[in-house]
Amino acid sequence: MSTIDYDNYARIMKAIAHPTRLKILNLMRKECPCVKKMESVAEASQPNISQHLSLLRNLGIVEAEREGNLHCYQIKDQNVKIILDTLFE
Amino acid sequence: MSTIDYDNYARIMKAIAHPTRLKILNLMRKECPCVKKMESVAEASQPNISQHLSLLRNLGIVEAEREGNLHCYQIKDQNVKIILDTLFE
DNA sequence: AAGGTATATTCAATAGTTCGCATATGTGCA
DNA sequence: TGCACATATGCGAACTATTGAATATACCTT
Repeated sequence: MSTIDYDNYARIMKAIAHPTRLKILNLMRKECPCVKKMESVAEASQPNISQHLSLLRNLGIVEAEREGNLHCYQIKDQNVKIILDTLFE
Repeated sequence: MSTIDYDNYARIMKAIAHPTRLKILNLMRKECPCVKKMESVAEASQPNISQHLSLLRNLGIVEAEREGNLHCYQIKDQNVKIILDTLFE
């Protein structure tokens, strides 16, 4: 039926296709982590984590929710959630 | 249990994450196309298709089978097949 | 052997990604 | 207000990916 938007799929897949981003996304499957938490789990620097989050936010893959001084991140894109479940279940 | 090999997952996902490669991989889900066929479906040049196939072959994602003068490609990596099914079903 | 068809490889130019470092912004609390 | 903590942004250098053009290889047929 509908023609597939390969460019868009590729953009999403590319956003997922990075070890650090996979780590923090997998973490978001189980909880709603703040940036500090991701830093320690993914063993990357704060600016680096923030850069990856910025990329994911700009594509609408994740979204942040404030809890006081913390930014708690969660997966927003349901297709991404399904792909990650397939990958990590 | 097992620690997840994020680097390896990222490598696989990155290989998939390209519009032309997604197109030819989706084609391979349905048939066992030769390079000519991929050229016309993906609207890319022969060398370009071959380059993408080389990348996918080197990662063990696809494999070719000769049929006379043609190289018929199919998806070899079952995890990739599942991810593509999830993506395109 | 020669020519044709199918596919692969190499190289170089360009474009895009990643990351460290420095710095900026925003919020809560004394 | 001022400090501390949490997070974001900007920039540049190093690295990686993508592609076109040219060329190479391999098989089939005559």
